[in-house]
Amino acid sequence: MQNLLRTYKAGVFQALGHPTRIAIVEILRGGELSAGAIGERLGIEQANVSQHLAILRSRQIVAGRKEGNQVFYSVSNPALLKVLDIMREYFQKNLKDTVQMLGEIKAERAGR
Amino acid sequence: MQNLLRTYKAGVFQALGHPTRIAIVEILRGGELSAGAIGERLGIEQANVSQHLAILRSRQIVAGRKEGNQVFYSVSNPALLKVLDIMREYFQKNLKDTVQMLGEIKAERAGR
DNA sequence: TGATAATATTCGAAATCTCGAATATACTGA
DNA sequence: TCAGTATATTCGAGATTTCGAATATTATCA
Repeated sequence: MQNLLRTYKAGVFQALGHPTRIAIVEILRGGELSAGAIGERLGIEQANVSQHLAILRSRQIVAGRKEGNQVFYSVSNPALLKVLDIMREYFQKNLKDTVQMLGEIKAERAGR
Repeated sequence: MQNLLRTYKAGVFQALGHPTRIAIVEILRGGELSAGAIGERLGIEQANVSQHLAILRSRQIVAGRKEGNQVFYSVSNPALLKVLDIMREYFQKNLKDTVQMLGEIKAERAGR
């Protein structure tokens, strides 16, 4: 079914559709890191890191290698890093609009 | 802020994180289409198409060109199509797991 | 075995997303 | 101007996501 495949694709994008998970993938570009180290770098709750890692794992975006007490995570498919690179181009091309949008987001938040 | 930029990036991915919106972008690869034509091809409600288009527009994934009565949409940044191409590689590489996951999704849905 | 450390899972409340129905807006042509 | 068509927006209910707190699991080491 065309639809199921799209659901799968959407699932991958959706998994990347959270700032913390973007941060995790970006951090892992530099090489594998333990779950604890990831949480430490991002300054978020242990449980929360685990939850986000679970989502990335379930979409096979990230893989965990158990070593003794801890689990080391890495990006499981290099193609994804290529995607992020191209996205960088994309973001730069849209930079003007981006800055404007960031301003709007900030204003919107301030107004709450 | 690193964080705001990531929020922006995540927003783009999140916008792509829905099967209908993936479908819209894929359909638009073939060239611009009116909102009505998109809805017709996908077989979804008019209001719903408009809502999804609004989301894609707000993330600048898609742009609308008004012509008389109707609005013609197209993918606004070619880099995004490159991303989708690489994603295709990605999906093919993960095909085995993909098939399994599709099965799981199907089973999960059937069980509701 | 018991204590500690690292990670994962479960739970519940708040926030966000999604859909169709209803309504609004904008353009065209009689 | 009025009727009709195309698209957008608003609203509310139901589904999903997100977070921290609490708890569970697994491995290590004394």
